[in-house]
Amino acid sequence: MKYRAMRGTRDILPGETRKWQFAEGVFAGVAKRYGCREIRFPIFEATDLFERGIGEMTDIVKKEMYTFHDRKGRSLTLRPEGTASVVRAYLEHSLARRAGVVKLFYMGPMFRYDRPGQGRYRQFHQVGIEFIGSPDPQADVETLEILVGFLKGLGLRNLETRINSLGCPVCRPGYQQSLRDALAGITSSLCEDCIERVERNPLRVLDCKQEKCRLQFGKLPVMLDHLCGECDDHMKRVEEMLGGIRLPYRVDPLLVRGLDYYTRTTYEVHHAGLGSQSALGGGGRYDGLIEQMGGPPTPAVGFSAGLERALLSLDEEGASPDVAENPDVFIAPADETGEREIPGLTHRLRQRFAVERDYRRRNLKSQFKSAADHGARFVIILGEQEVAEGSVAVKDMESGEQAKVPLSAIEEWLEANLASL
RNA sequence: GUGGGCGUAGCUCAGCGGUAGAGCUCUGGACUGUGGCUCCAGCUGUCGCGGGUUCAACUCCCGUCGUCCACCCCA
Repeated sequence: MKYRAMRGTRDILPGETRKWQFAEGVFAGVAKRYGCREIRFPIFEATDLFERGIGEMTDIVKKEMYTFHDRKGRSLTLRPEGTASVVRAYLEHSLARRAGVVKLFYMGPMFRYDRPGQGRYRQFHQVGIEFIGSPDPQADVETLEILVGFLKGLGLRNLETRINSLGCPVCRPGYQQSLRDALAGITSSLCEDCIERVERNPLRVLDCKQEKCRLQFGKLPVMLDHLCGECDDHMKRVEEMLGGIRLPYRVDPLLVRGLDYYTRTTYEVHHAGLGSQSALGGGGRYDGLIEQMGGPPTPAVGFSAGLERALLSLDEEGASPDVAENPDVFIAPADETGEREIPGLTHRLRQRFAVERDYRRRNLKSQFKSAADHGARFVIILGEQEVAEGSVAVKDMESGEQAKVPLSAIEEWLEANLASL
């Protein structure tokens, strides 16, 4: 075989696409019940948009972007996430409403030049939500509700929600300094990556998964203890509301998300069945981003979730929905006379039913086998005898019973018998 | 990006210096107008790709690509 799908990309084959349609349908359904409207934006944007929007020192921008030059020499990048593009579109088309929030959802492929592994692809698919324009903690909670509602709607059970607060420009600098001070004392016992992080972005040290680093974290100051009055109040209200809607969660002071633009509330939802790639989705508040991207100061909150991992988790739990797409009827000619009637009858029945047939003029036995493989509910047998008396024989593949039905009444017969399921 | 495992039929895999195999699937038949069970017969391969060692390589060596696992990071 000469051609193969590129590393980190894959085909979603017909046997799988129904699951994807199901997942996207569940997401769109939940999002719409929360008043979100769909937005679709380009697959590629100016490289600069992502560099500014995501953050120069994030891993995504530093080493994971699919960047290329077009014929005019412009630097373009395949979108590695959705938020930057949504904000760009929001500003470009002045979507802001005088009062209230703009609530958007999106779904589609994203691209990151990562090393592929289970649940991680270079072209992967995300669904996401952005609430733009509200500083209210209720917005934070509603987005999290959508995320959890989506995953539960898929049928997932072993979910764990973690939340944290990253503070704001008022309280974070002070905390970062005290964190840096505390880290200075233990630098020698940290991993190489963390030593570098101490200077650049001390918060990210907390995100380290190395055992030797994690052991030290108990003694470090946490953001939650250094929140300013407003941030502290914000966090408390988020927790109150989560309690009010009985959404179980765990406060994780070490939860620091990878993107630079987050402020205050941050959250992730994990699945117990997945190994190292257990994060199904995550998000949080990004009150500074829109201003940073050239817009007016505008609070916002949102999340994104990975479809590959959600579907992987479903398989893990054995909870994948039954999404068979079986034909209602299989039409089998018994002889040459029947063969001649096939095009007309299938065309007629296909105006109302899913009809399958064989294209190889095989014997009846083989056609029945084929009908069973397709999972057809009924088989219509048509031969010289039936044509002569203007009827067809219809066999119910489940009960094995067979009936003779007038050709003129076949639609009504099928309608009645399919409905009786 | 780092370390390790694995690439043999459509699928799951065995083989291991000397003529490429099994099960499932598929096709046909037993059952000449009726599926699922059973039995019989048959089809299918550049042994991932490229070099090297050898009289001889699916087998050993090197490289490469792909894939999986762990780490990094994330979705």
